[in-house]
Amino acid sequence: MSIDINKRLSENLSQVLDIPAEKCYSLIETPPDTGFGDFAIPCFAFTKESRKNPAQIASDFERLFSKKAKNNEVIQKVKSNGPYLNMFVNKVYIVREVVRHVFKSRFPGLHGTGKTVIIDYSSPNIAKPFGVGHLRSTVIGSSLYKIFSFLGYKVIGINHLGDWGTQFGKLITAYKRWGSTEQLKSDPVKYLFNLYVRFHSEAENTPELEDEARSWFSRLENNDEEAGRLWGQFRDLSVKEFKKIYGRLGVEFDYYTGESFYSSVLEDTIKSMKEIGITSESDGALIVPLGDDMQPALLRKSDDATLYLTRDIAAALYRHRTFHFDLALYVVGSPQALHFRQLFSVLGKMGLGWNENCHHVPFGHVRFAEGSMSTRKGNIVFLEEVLDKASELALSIIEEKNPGLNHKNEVAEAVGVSSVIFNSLKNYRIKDVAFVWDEVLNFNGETGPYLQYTHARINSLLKKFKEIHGELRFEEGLSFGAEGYGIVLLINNFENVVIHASKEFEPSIISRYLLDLASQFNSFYNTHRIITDDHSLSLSRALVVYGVKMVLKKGLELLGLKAVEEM
RNA sequence: GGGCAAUUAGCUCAGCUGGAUAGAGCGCUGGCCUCCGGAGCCAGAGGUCGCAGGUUCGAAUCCUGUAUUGCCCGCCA
Repeated sequence: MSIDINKRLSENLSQVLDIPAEKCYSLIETPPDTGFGDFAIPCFAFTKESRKNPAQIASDFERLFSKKAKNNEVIQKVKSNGPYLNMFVNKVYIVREVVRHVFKSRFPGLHGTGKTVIIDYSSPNIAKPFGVGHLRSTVIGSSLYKIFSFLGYKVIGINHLGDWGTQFGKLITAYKRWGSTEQLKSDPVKYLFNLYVRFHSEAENTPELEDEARSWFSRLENNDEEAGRLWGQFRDLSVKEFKKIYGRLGVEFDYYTGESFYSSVLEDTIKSMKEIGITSESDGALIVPLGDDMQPALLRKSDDATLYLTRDIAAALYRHRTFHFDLALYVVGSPQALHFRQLFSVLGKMGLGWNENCHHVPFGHVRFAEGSMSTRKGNIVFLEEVLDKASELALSIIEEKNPGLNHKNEVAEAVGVSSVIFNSLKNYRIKDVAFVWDEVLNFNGETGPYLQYTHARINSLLKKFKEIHGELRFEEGLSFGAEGYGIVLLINNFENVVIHASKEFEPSIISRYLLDLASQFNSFYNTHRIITDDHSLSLSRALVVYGVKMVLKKGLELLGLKAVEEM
């Protein structure tokens, strides 16, 4: 849905200056200051063949262009400035061409046609509350899901629940000792969480609890009836709670196949790895040695219990067999970087080849000013609480600024939740996030509500436009002006931005772009009237604004934010 | 001790993969609605891009070293 401006420029230049269009194309850049020009070509790259200094080349180009190219449709004039050849383009032409294109085309998204990508995200542990720490994996993964879908990929989202492992031995132990059915039913996740915390504090003085826990997990792995029943109960109650949160966040999954899903195939997986001959015994445990520069991968503990890694190997094999993916993304915190290097390395050692297509998508963890969060110590902020607070704050702001608004509660929820999501997607994902209430609940500046506000304002603006000037449509001969040029360049760049985000697995690239777009629009809006008595002028500006709205709406959607019509 | 990552304004961060005078937001100071939504806009103050070398026409960006911080380093996930 974009026009290739650089291509038009480079073809023009190549004809007039007799240089290869491809070379020109790759050199085109934007000057740091608009006073220099709209586009520029640094001439360093031409020094080798012409054996002249770049400033000389630039001024030769300028002279040649001025002599040969009269009345060029795109490039109005060129001017050399030291080693740079600066171009001044016909801005009205570009505004018109982009608007024409945006208005007539839809978002095609053919970039990833025929390719399948699976994304493993959110993946909370059962029986642990959904904290703000889980938010990042959830919203980053969900956004990547939407980004790849937009580009035409077939996407499969998997919630790899942490529903297996010795922690369930711990939970069963705690529940058997101190638990009650009534309390479990009333607030399952918080109750299980309290049991989990209590287990760890009591185990410090009573070490035999650990043995009891290991024994319960062993019974679970051996299909013990009681262990299985309790486990099933914990899992069902937790998943139900998680789905409530996912509903609020607008996050969905194709599969909830957690670690337990693979428990039945673990033996076969281990067996086939033994047959390939990459395993060995060490201190009673089964490992895969990975060379001198990496710790060996532990497949089975000395007590025969399997590990996280074992289950991830089984999961990877299953997923490739089932979905034949071209790309597999694991949206998991950066502390687990080694785990994934080991996983991919083991897959490589198995001779599978497709391990190259597996990527860990790491992100920084959430920290409080007081220190890092630990589930075991019970030091955690519940996501639900954060969403509630944000939603309440949004409602109070609506009461103050727009008390007549319809569906206040729904809008407040959309704005509050979006604010929290955006706060998590605004910056490069590898950065650690300091959790500061004032920042999460700030709706001014670089925030989700700012983007939503801009969208809502455009929406009402276009509504008003229709009342006065009728339906929006592209007409030849409209009086486009150069004032929309900056905005139009951004609009035209949207698809490239999304592609860039997909290559880097980085939603924040879109966040930054949208902030830039909204800011440019707001500035434009403050200096130019859109709706005037002049029909042609109004329509041409409204079409530019319409482009902003389309891109803003789609961009918000890709991040998982709701583009409300009014707020 | 080994490995991975980060380091840019008081705070939180961008900087288009090597280009011209390093940019935003928050906070602070001062302006802007007889006019399309002030959750907005404009302006000001605020910088030795952690430090030291190297690569070349040119480095916040690439390489090496170093400091600081965070995370990881077989029987948790």
